[in-house]
Amino acid sequence: MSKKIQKRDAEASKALIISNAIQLFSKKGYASSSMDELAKLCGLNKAMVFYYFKNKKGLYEAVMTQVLEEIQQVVLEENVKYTKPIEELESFIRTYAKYACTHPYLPSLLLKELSDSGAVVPEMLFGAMRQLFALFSDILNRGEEKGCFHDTNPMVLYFMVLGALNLMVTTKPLRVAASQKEDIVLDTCAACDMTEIADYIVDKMKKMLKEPK
Amino acid sequence: MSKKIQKRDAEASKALIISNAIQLFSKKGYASSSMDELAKLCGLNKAMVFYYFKNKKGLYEAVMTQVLEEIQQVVLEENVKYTKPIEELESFIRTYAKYACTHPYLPSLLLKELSDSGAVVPEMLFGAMRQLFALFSDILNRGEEKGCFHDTNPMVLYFMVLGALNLMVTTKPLRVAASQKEDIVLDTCAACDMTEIADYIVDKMKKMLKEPK
DNA sequence: CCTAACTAATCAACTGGTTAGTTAATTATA
DNA sequence: TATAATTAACTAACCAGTTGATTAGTTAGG
Repeated sequence: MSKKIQKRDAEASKALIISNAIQLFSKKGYASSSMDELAKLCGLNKAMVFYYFKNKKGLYEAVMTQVLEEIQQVVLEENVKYTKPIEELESFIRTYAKYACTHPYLPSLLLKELSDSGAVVPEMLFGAMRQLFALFSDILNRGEEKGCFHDTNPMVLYFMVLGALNLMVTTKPLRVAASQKEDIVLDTCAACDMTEIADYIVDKMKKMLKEPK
Repeated sequence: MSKKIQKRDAEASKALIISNAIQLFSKKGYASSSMDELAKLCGLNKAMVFYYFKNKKGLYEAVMTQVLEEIQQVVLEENVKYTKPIEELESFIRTYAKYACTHPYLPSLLLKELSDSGAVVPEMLFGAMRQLFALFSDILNRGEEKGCFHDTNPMVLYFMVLGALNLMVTTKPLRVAASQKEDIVLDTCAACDMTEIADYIVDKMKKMLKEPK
């Protein structure tokens, strides 16, 4: 039996709050996001936010958990299609890039949190991010064992890839604005789309890992 | 004539406010930094902040300008010692890494601002960052003309380098905490120091740019 | 099948505390 | 003494979180 449309639906209200909170937190940051504004965006009473999520931090944790679990699931799901480390690495980068581009709140939330060592939710941040980095790390380690990768430092390489991809997404408006008034000499890659950028990074990663130290 | 110690010294008060504001903004972010707390940190009356910087945003702009101009000056000063693009690139990375490590408020402030396309001060951000990126871009372009670099995309490479370096600084406490409870398999590079990391990135950059596409 | 009792979801109005920013008076210095 | 620097006290808006009442669905008993 399909769920009939109800005036009162706890799950729907909860999901509505989270989905608006994702937008608000990613746009304004944790401190500047007002629960009054959020309630107005949802068309619900502010007390509902506290009824379902206890407090602001609780809501934020729920938001971060959902967002991080989603990207992890997408990347992991794509990863199982490949067996060779090189292909897995390619898949990782391309899948993340595509998702980050179509869900720009992810780079925004992630960079905000990482720029402060998890100021709001330090205890759960690395836990929630562990899986994704663990996969990346594992791909590189297996590649090194098999002899197709050389001199890998997973943590640094992870931040090179994620740093570049995330920053290319979050700075897009800034780069477009700059390209319009800036001298033509300085190319801010304003016209590049994320697929090209992913291609470029994949190519450079291969070159980085090909030869031994 | 040396400046004698005065009870009232506008320049000294201004500098005191900026220096405390750098710490506060980098630690708590723009929205969570209170001007009452700042005044207390400085041992000055809160009205002085508004007397010298008009409003909170004005102070923040002054902070960002000073911080960005300082790193630019340091990198540019070091750059003039070299002539070959490869050496210049090495110098850029090593100098930035060293400065970021000894002045960790820089990565924090920069990532916070870039994670939001300059939410607080968009109009001045790219202007203030232009010089640094212009130098990086110029090094790569000259290298390509001379034939020592190949297939360069300055914007993406810039974010790969700065993204990795800045994230390695800001996530340090998180990575150290993770290494203590995490399984041993997952290496978060908690013991690495920034000099090693800079060496690693320099080496990888050379490999990336060596061969043509 | 109807209704009374119960539970879960929703709301308006409030509270105590904090915030950026102002003002008018006061002090030090050149 | 004129002016620049400094202060205490204030305001108006905002914010996270609470409370007590109310409504909509659900269930059980007659």
